[in-house]
Amino acid sequence: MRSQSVDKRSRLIRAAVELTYLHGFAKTSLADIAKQAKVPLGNVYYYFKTKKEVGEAIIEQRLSDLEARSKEWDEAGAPRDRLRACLLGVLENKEVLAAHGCPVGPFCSELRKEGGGLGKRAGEIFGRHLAWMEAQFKALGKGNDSRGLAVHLLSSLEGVFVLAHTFRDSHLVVMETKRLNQWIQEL
Amino acid sequence: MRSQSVDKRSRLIRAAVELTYLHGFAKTSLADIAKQAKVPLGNVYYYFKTKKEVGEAIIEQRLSDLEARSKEWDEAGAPRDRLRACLLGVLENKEVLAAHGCPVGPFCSELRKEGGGLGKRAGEIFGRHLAWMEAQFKALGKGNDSRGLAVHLLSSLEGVFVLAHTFRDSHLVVMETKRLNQWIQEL
DNA sequence: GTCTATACCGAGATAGAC
DNA sequence: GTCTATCTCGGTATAGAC
Repeated sequence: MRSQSVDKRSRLIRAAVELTYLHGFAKTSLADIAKQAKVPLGNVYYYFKTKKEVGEAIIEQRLSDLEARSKEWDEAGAPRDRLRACLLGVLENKEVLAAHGCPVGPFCSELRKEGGGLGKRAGEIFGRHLAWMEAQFKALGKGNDSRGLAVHLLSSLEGVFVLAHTFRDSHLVVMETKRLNQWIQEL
Repeated sequence: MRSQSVDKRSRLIRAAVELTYLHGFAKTSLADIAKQAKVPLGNVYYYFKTKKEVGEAIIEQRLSDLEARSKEWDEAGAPRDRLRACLLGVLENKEVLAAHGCPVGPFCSELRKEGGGLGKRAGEIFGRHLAWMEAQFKALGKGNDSRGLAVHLLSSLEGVFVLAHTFRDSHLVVMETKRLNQWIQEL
């Protein structure tokens, strides 16, 4: 049945997204993913020809997640409120972020070092996020500098995720988002 | 002879630092390191009982590198000039940073996810860097907020390294360091 | 479409001659 | 101290029965 297949495939993707977030892409074996998804190892290869294809599926998943969230942020109203909604989302995830880091940053770093083209595709996730932020700054009348402002905002967030994860300290996320909120307010 | 041993050991560490920076710790095999250092694989285990010990040696190397550089920055004069010296160092490395990312951030992320205690030790590198920055902000009379300022500065840098690496775009490093320089000036 | 068994390879680590 | 040969395990991927 098709419904069965779709179900297994989505279970595999779900497991892959979770496990690679927790342990990294290289350290997550297809056997681990299969086990978590309750699919026999050999069957994985019916849905994904190679591990690289699993990686692509993870990226697609992250992209559609981001799209969904950015639509939610858009509903917050004015550009400043949208950006604040984004920061609020970060704050709500502070504990997970401190425990395991950003799901995107280390994933991109790892894939870039691996070579093989997956890294470039993964970068699309940041590309979209950056584009969304830039649009908000443009709407705030910061057309000249909108790119730089977006880079600064996303950099600050990605960086504090690295530090919070390194020290397992969610308070760093609180500190930095407060500062960024203030900064947005004063722009 | 001891001199031979020391020489081989340092060659191995040098190779380990380089290769793990380029390809990540997990993806760098002891065979790769041995080959680059021109030491037979079996002999590696005379100097390091396990790969984990190689990881520790890499961390020690990074720590002493940072110590050396922070002493150079200290010679720039007043606190603001010291911070600018640090940023200037970043700028001088922009091409390498865009090509391969930060040597510390992804390394810490990877080791944290691996578990096993190496990650915590690696975090010491950021700990020292943060402490140095904090000292500069204190000296600028920002005692209240010195921790938050240091976190913001290091986060911004680490984050832009992730973005610059992802997009292989050294210009992002230029943009962000300019902004941070300005920010320091206005504090 | 599904699953078991297995081929194959590269990794960390060890044995033991020199 | 040094180096070759090898063990062992875990990973990706495939073969082929059902």
